[in-house]
Amino acid sequence: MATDSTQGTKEALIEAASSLFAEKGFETVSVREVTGLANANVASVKYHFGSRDGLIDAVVEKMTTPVNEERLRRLDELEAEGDPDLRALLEAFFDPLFSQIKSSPLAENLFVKLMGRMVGDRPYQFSDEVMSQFRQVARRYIPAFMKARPGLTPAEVFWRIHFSFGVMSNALTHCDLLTEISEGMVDREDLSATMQRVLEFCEAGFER
Amino acid sequence: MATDSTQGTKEALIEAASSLFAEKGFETVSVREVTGLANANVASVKYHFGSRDGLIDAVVEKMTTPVNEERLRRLDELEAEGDPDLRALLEAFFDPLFSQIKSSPLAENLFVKLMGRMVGDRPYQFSDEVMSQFRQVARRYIPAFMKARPGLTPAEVFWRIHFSFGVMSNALTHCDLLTEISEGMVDREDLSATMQRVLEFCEAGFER
DNA sequence: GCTTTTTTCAAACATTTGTTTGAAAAACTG
DNA sequence: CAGTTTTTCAAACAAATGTTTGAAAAAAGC
Repeated sequence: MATDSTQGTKEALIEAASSLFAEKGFETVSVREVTGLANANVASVKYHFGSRDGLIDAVVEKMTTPVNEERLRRLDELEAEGDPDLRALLEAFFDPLFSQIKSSPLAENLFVKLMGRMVGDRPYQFSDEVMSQFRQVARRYIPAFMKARPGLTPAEVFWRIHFSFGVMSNALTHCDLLTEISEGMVDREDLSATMQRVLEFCEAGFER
Repeated sequence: MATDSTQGTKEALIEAASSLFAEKGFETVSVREVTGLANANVASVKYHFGSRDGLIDAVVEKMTTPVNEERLRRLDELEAEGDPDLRALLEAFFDPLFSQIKSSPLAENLFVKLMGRMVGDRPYQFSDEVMSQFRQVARRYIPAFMKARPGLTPAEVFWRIHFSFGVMSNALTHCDLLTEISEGMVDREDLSATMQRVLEFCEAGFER
């Protein structure tokens, strides 16, 4: 399916790249695959993004920026009403992934995989811009988590958020592997049902 | 550091490949990098493993086989003494990763990353042999977990093991990212301490 | 010893990779 | 409209990729 050309080439490249990265990971997709799917010229990547790595950064930032912004916004709302509890914090932190997934033009299962890859795929390194976003989110959320779970040190909170990222990443990216190993006992389910499972598991992990 | 040549070429290739895969992921490492580090000829990969993918499979199997065997052995031991509880099951399932890490000639931090990559990296697909190992382990562990947590359905057990894999993978592979985002508040710690954290988090997640 | 099998090796193969070029086309500006 | 900038494009570039070749070297068998 070639991408529609009513949008500009730049956007078409990002969209094509997103779906290819989701399917095959950041390292395996060639510039020519992307431009082919986007009906664009090979040189357009250099023109619009400077390089292949620039394209990757653009895709990732387009994804993470609104997610991290919504995280901060939702934490603001929560704290305006007093000290949020653990579950509310976890939802404020992870739901934005869900909203972003639903607002994408990409097929849901593709977007879900892309999201998981951004957490798990290496050796891709986040750009300075994205790293700074994450640090900013951490600086706001860590104290909030500490208030909700007074026994925990900052390091312990970091570890548990890190663990929760792993849960989320694995849940989103490798659902098919689970189906295969369980020999059909677990099949793909509603995305919000999966998120529900993830949140419950992580909440319990935070409860100590 | 070129690999010692007292061992055979085949083993040298596996060892070199292991450390390179650990550092850079399965997709990014070229055959020439591997043979270069192993002081072997480019063609040796085709000769010993048939192809580059064959080498990947060999590395992965060399890692997963003893782990999955130890998983089954430890479950046997546990069940010989009655119905194991949740914590014992989790340890029987995850400790083998730890023993394998410690028995490797590779530097510990490299091996840890390789282990994490095997869980998280895509588009690498496990070989039939390895998939069958995992299915076998699942067939033994799922009922055991269900006995330890009588309220859970098989699907729920699968999901939580899947989540626990995510925790483990993220904990092992992306420790440096955590350090960076926490701005130094979390630094690399003893491996067994990390495993302890992981187990506690997952145990809580299973407790509902 | 000689023969056979296994293993290594330098060299080359055909593709594919990201990037670059320079001119043509399109869009915008006044 | 002419002049300028922005964007596209086919073609080519150099470098790197996995794989293959066929002969030399090493090891094993007898």
